Amino acid sequence: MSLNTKDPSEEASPAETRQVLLEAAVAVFAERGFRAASVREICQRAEVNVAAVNYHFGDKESLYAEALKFALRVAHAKYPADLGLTPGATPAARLYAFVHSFLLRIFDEGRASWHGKMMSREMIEPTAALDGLVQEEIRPMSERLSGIIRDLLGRKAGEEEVRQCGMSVVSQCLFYEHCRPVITRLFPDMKFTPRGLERLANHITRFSLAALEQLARETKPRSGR
Amino acid sequence: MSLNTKDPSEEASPAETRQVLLEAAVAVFAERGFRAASVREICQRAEVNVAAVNYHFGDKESLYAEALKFALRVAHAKYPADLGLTPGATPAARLYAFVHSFLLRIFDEGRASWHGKMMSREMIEPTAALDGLVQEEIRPMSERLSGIIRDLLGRKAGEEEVRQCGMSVVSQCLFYEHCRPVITRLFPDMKFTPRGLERLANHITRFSLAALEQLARETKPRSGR
DNA sequence: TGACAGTTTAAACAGATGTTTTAAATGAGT
DNA sequence: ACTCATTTAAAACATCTGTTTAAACTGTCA
Repeated sequence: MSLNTKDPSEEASPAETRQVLLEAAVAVFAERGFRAASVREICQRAEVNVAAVNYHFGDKESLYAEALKFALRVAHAKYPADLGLTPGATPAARLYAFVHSFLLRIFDEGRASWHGKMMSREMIEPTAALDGLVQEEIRPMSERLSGIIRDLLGRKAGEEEVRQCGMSVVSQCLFYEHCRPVITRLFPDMKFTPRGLERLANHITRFSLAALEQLARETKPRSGR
Repeated sequence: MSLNTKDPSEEASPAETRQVLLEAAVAVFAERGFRAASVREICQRAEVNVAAVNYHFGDKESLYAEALKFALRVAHAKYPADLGLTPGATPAARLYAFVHSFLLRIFDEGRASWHGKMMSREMIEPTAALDGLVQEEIRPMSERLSGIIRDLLGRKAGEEEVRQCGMSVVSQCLFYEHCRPVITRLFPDMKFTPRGLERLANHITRFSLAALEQLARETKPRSGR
């Protein structure tokens, strides 16, 4: 017989141990950060032996690197970059989609928010995995955003201005990730329901569009200084 | 004789041990974070015995709380809130001062940047000290910013809109603190010299003013949807 | 000089950490 | 039934953590 001697739901098949470990690792790393997360807690949550991490991944840092990639796949599977966009969408619509999907990812209550949490910890305490992430994930996202902003500012917009405006946009999204502990203490009545996130995405888009339109008006004609 | 038996510059007077320890603690906490900072490293840098922390402060967490307060005093001493503002300054000038002092504090290369670093870690891994800081530091700063924004949006502006716009402004400043590891990798040619910081403060202020003026125009008359 | 409170010191404590070791179990191929 | 590589398991490893202990030292006052 090729069946396990025990209940199959209790004892994972050999190839699955790695995957169970990976899922547990993402959860614990997102919750506690690389350093504070202990190999023992990860293994306990995955219901495997402590030595499993070193056997399957080599060491804690390699597990972390794989967990980061896995979390990225999960998040992008649920909230793809072109979240409900028709091919010929206006720049304004594309900006809204960018902001909204960003917020949805941050405030997702399941596995999709893990990647954002890991990334924000990566900012504070960068590991060796960050360089790869910048090239494979952040730079493409930056390029896409720059494209949207160039369309909104007009062809005359300088390289530096596009870049700075891009950072002004993402910063408004990331703020709610990075400063949540302060926000909840400062404005306890703020609720991040799907409706609330739409209002938030609306504000950020409106604020940014207003700025970009005004800036486009300022730079094209040489009227106001 | 009331002189020390050794070189006075080598052996600190009793009351100074506490202060030396505090300075070393701020530096190490800012560099490594509360958890990763070890009592032993702090004491080593302060050139005092390991037990000094527990003797003078009780435990590591109390030392951290005092270090946070000390770092705040240092930062505000160098970059006060009303950084070079004349009493009758326009709202736009006050906004620029707010943004500029924020950036100067973040990118200070000495002790003044310690507080910002500690705060950004506090966001990711809040300690018991955060509640006090929100009440004594962040809420007043939020109120001041809200005042500026109310002046710019006009009296008709709603509570929520003022609050959201405030967050849009601070987020742009904090971004350069929180995401520095990514920024330096993404745009290696970006320099944060005093001149560069002025350009940055200029952009953030211009971007925000443009948005706020447009929003004030939108909400007052019931013309555009 | 002697007593005393304040402070510093070296050593040890108990606990948690990532990793390694060594042995046992497992399952497929012959 | 035996072999063999793969995988799991419990225990031990060395190191680091914050904290405590008990003795030594300090300068001051009597």
